[in-house]
Amino acid sequence: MIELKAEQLEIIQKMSVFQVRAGMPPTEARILSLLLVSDRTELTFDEIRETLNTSKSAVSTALNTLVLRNKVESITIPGDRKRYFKHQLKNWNANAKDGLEKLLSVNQLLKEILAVRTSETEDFNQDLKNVIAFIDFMQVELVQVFDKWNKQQQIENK
Amino acid sequence: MIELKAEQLEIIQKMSVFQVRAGMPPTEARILSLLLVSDRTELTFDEIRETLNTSKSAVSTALNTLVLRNKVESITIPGDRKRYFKHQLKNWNANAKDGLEKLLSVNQLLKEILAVRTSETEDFNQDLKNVIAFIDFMQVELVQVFDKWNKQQQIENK
DNA sequence: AAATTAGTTCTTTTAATTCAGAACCAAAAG
DNA sequence: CTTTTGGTTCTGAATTAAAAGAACTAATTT
Repeated sequence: MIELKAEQLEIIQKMSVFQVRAGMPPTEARILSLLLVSDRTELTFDEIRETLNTSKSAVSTALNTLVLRNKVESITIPGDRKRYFKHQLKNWNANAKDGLEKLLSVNQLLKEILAVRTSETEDFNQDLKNVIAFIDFMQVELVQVFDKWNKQQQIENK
Repeated sequence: MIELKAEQLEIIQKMSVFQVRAGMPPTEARILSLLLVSDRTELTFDEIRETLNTSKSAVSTALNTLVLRNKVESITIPGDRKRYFKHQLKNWNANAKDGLEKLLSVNQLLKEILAVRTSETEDFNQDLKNVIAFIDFMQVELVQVFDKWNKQQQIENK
């Protein structure tokens, strides 16, 4: 059982609310938040369960999907049967990119809609074309922004 | 009751699934999708209800939240008691910006976390600093991307 | 090999969303 | 002023999602 200061508990609370609003299931959100604030960065299954006061089954399924989604990594230490779980901060960047690309993929559907629309509604169709152009534009620009960041990082790490 | 071709129905279906996955309630998603594909772009409450074969209450609450969220606009024609509902394509851009900014606002919390973290975990803290720097970077870049788009639009519309 | 550990998987319970149906209300028409 | 139209609001009811609990499994100690 991990001892947490009031501050840390508060942040877990706020951070979880934020992530739940963004569509993440509560237990997953609380695990991720715990892994961000706890003094030890690698926690065992049982430490997580005890600290969050949650059932084994809930922790097990949440951890498994978090690992699957590359949000958490599971580490095994030789000679220690327990697995340790750690926040995959390093993947934040890539996860963000994936998330954004999923959002932008709506453009495929919008293009289908445009193809099917009556030509009678000129103004509306023009607005739709604009949205499509905007999303296409964002797609290109975002790739560039990510590239720029990666290059900048390579230089700094030299 | 709006007549829809098989194609249109199919797209409503696909588009709704997409939006529901992104967290939108089914009725809202189907209304938005209908307003995107239907030949007439301004539909009455009852046309929507009949076409989607849904209850008045569901349509009423869904439309009201869609209007509140600036996804749909409600138009009144003088001498006609009905309200007409239209997809707010024009706001797509602004809604996207708001959505992204909300996502990036997680950085506030990450900074709080960094402030509270033990200094023992150097590597982890460095990774966290990196994420924060990345989000700060994205914030600046995205503003520029939006500006670039807006300028480009102004030029085209001259 | 018995018992414990570290978790998984299946079933049930609980809680939250979503929708429908009916009652209701305000504006307009007859 | 009564009726109709165009919705809204207020219960439930049904569905869905999340969590708990218990039974299970595969290693590991003892």
